[in-house]
Amino acid sequence: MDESYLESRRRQIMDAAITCFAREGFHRTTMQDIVAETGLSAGAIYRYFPAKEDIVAAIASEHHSREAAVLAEAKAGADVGAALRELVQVSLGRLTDPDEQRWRRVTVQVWGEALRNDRVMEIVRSGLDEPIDILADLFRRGQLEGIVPGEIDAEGGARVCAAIFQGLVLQQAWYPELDVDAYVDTVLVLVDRLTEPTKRRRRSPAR
Amino acid sequence: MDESYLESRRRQIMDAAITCFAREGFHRTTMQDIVAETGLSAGAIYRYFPAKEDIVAAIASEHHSREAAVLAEAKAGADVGAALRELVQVSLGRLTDPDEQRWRRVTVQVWGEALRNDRVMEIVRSGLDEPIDILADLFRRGQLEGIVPGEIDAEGGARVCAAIFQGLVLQQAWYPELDVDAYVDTVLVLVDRLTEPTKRRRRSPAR
Amino acid sequence: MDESYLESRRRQIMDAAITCFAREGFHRTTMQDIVAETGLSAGAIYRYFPAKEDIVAAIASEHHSREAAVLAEAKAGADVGAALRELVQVSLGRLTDPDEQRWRRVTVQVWGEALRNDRVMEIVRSGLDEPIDILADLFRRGQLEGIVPGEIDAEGGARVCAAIFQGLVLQQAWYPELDVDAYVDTVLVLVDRLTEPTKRRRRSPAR
Amino acid sequence: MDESYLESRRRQIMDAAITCFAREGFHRTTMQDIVAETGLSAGAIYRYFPAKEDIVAAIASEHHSREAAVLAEAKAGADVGAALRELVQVSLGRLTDPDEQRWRRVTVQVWGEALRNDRVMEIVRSGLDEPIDILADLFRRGQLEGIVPGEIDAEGGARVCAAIFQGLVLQQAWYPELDVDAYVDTVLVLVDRLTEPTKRRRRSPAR
DNA sequence: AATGAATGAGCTTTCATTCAT
DNA sequence: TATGAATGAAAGCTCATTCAT
Repeated sequence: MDESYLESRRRQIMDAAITCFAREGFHRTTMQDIVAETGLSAGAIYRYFPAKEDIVAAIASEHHSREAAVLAEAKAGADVGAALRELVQVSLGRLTDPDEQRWRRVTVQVWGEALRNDRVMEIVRSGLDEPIDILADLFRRGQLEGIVPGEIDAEGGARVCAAIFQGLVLQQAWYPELDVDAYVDTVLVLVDRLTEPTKRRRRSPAR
Repeated sequence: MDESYLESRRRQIMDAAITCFAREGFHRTTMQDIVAETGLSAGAIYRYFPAKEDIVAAIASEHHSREAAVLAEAKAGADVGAALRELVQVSLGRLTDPDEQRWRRVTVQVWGEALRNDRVMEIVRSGLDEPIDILADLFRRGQLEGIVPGEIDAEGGARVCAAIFQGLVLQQAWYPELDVDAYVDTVLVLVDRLTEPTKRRRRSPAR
Repeated sequence: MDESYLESRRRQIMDAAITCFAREGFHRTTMQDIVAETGLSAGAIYRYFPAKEDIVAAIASEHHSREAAVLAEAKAGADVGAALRELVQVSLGRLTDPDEQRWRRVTVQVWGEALRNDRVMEIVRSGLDEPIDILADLFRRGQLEGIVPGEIDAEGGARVCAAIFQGLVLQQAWYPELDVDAYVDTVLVLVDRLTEPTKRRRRSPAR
Repeated sequence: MDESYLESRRRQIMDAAITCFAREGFHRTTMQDIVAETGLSAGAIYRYFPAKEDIVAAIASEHHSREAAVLAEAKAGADVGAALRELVQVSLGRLTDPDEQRWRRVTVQVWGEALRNDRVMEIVRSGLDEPIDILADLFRRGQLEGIVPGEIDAEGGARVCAAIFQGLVLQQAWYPELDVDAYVDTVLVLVDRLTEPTKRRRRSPAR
């Protein structure tokens, strides 16, 4: 029973729970559902998670970590416009993966759950604060470089970017067959328009 | 007991339910909570709504109607750029009203509920389809007039607009003290950038 | 509002209740069902019957009265065999009437209800005691006249007769299409066999 | 937890339920009553029966099985008259047992419940059809052997026999102190009268 | 006298959690 | 350590009855 064994049990439970939550929602998923999905016993699950809510929190937290990782990658880009474009393509593009559908459904639930669950709220907030900071820095850098209009509030801009991501997650959860590419293309046009220098220029051949 | 009396009872119950749902979420709100909040009896509530879920659906539906009304107003604007700006100011600006906070919290819950409740899903979808159509038309009109870049997919653009609204609702639900004005200003800059004619722009003195 | 008016309201309510009880049973019939069936208001019904249980009791009592009336008619017959045969034909034959189906279904319910409701039990018992007494007298008379075997216990015989009636009501309630004539014919053969005098004789051309 | 353990829990619940149902009737018995009678918890009962109605159905079904078993034993008798007499003594004689009183009260309830509950109706019907078939066969055999009058409809006769049983159950439920022996003796006289050969009868020294 | 909206105790059922084995 | 039967508080909902109008 070394640590990796414990960890793999946690994984097993979390995976089963994600499947259940995506299928039925947090509140309609019973511990028995998770028990059935894992193939473990009720007692076993309580050995790894002290309460149902802890499974929710663990999943929310994991989602946050993954998002942060995606962001961190894009952060480094030297050119602000290029960095934004890469962010768009990586963050939004990931949503084209049909395997992520379960994830999207759970994410939307987490967003609602945050309003009633302080632990989840904290996770959701810190999962948003970090990207906002990164994006705001990017905007500020862009403004220093004269690429981004100075009249934009950096944090406001960052929040709009986050919204563009969040809204896509929502809409995709509701319409799994949504045309993500058309969405991404539009966002790229916006980025171009926003980051173009003083002179009129032709859109770069994005994507 | 005339009809307006019955209608006012429905209102009373829905208002109480909104308060409860905003406070505790759909699933953690018990019928007893709503009973206590209304001051009516359990039986009285069931005279107006056959089940708890019907209260949820009624509220979701009402939210949808309000949104649609806001959209319909802005729709008529002669100039595409002006229409978009008005839409932004009316739709987003409304969220500055602190009284709407309860509403925002419930909306986020409705979004999650849609994934598990077909009736709510239908309401949410039709509440999104209509704005998307209106916005896509606006984009198409803008493209004909040469104001909006032809390379944008009209529906994709519409969905980005919706996302900008949805994301703000989410973020405001999580951060009630969020600076909505900074957000709106950024969006207006985006609109300007997007809808400016071929010649060098001067930002309109909006807001 | 003279007495006949009050009486006709009671009738109306009882008829509606019988319809409901036959359809759904006592316990699954709500006062609202009866309200809907009568077309009266809830308050109006409570003006005529102080409680739901009183409607049940009134119906049970009425059934009892009708049975007693049937019995009383047959009672007078001069010849014991003829009297028994007439009883069989009148009591059982009545059950061929399809209009009585509602009645049969309610009767079976009353029988069960008696076990839990002292008032109904009293009604059921007195509704059985009277026929038993009449039949037992008939048997005793038959025994004195040498027509009925002396070895038969008069009350026991009376109870068997009652059972033959009760069983038919039950079976008809379960199988509305039951062949009552075949049943009645068999009972008539039994009566013949039981009441035939010392010498062997041919069955009378009954029915 | 082996199977016999689970089975004994089911028994325990059914026994408690029979006690409650005999005491208060199906509809007036609450799950809490059964909980109290078993000494188990509410949850435990729902592990063995998915709903209250399933307990009713299980009990009805068990009653049916017991009846069928009694019938099956008597079926084989070589001599038709003897078979009928044995049936009478076994089926009716069993009702002398005071321990069966609970059972009788529940049976009467099941009879009423059948009218409103399809599952129970099916159980009741199949519990009657089988005995009817067996008895009708017996009558037919008796007719071939010249012992039973040919003018009797076999199924009609069978139904009268069933009625004689059902009526006794009813009457005993209403009058626990009923003289069953007098009843049985009368039925035996009837059987004798019905099955006697062409020649003058002498009552057999039954019982 | 009649109405029907309101009452609220009480129903069946669920399910997160525990703990004897 | 693992099991899964048992727990029991609490949920959503019903319905006989009342009473202000």
